[in-house]
Amino acid sequence: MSKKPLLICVVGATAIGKTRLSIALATAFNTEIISADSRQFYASMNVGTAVPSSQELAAAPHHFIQHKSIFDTYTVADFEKEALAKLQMLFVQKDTVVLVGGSGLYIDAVVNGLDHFPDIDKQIRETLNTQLDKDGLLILQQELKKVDPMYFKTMDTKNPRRVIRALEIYRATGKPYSSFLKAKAANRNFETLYIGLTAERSIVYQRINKRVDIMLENGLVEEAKELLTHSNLNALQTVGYRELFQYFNGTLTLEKAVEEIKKNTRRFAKRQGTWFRKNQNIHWFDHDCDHKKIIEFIKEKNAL
RNA sequence: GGGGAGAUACUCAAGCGGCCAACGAGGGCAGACUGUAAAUCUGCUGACUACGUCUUCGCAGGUUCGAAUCCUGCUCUCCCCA
Repeated sequence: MSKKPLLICVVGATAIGKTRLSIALATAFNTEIISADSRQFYASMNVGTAVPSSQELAAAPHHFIQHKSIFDTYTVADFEKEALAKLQMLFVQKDTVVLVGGSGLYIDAVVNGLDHFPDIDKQIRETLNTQLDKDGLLILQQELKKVDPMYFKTMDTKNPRRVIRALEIYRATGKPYSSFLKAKAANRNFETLYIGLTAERSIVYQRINKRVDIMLENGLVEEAKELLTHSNLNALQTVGYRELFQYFNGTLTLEKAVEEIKKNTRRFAKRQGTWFRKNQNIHWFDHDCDHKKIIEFIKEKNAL
């Protein structure tokens, strides 16, 4: 019998200590790390995304860290494909790989897979966005209701992003969005073990506040200033940058912008919590629990 | 000392006799989310033995069938003149 290789997924809210744990795990299992962080993909966003430091990067091989430019369009599907390919390569040599990240959807994509959708001409989405601005959501909802009543019934019809996505699929293919939904998990040739890090809310918030202060000391304001001309790019729709852009535009004082960063990071952490909480497979550990304990746990689990 | 304005739920802020447990915003909390996901969206937010009951709109009285809304006094805050 040939045992399937193991993918250890380290998840949890922002600033909880995932990076540190993932390095400890990579070291213990003599392996490499795949990052599933939707903002650490982008180069030139260094301090605001809390990418691993050069020492941390040196401590274990990392993948998908700053491998894209902020000008690139990089979707979950792209990531799924690339991460899977990378995993296959790594699993030739390694029987274990670590996947870390706070972007729940991206982790799900690697572990369970996304349904396949055709590529859509960007123009279609732009048209839809213009229509949304001009005519309002209702018109789009009505169109979707007509062309894809099935999806319309179950989806969040008040969320313009979802409505537009479904419509762009329909307009591009002539087939309803729901017809692409297979709703079954992909078959992967590896086992998955989820390790989650948690802490009391107040501790998470403390860590967030402290991290933001450190980012400021490390030059977040300067970094954001350099990116100001690109503030409309998707990559820059990111906590820590958006608020500072408002400061540069004069809508916020620096002090207020910093408060906003902290607040929005807290909210982000909350959303991460909601996302991961519904995953019953996660084994939760306290954020300051001894890494050795987690390593032991994984070894035991994997031996079964 | 004289004149004026105001005190509303965690905060700001509407309401100015019944449709008010009280618009709205912020904040907080909870949730959704298959190619924008650190994005986007939704719900709740006086208390409870909850499709009903109870206690709220500075404090104490009063008018009224009925008050956050009117009257009186008190306390506090702000502004102007001295």
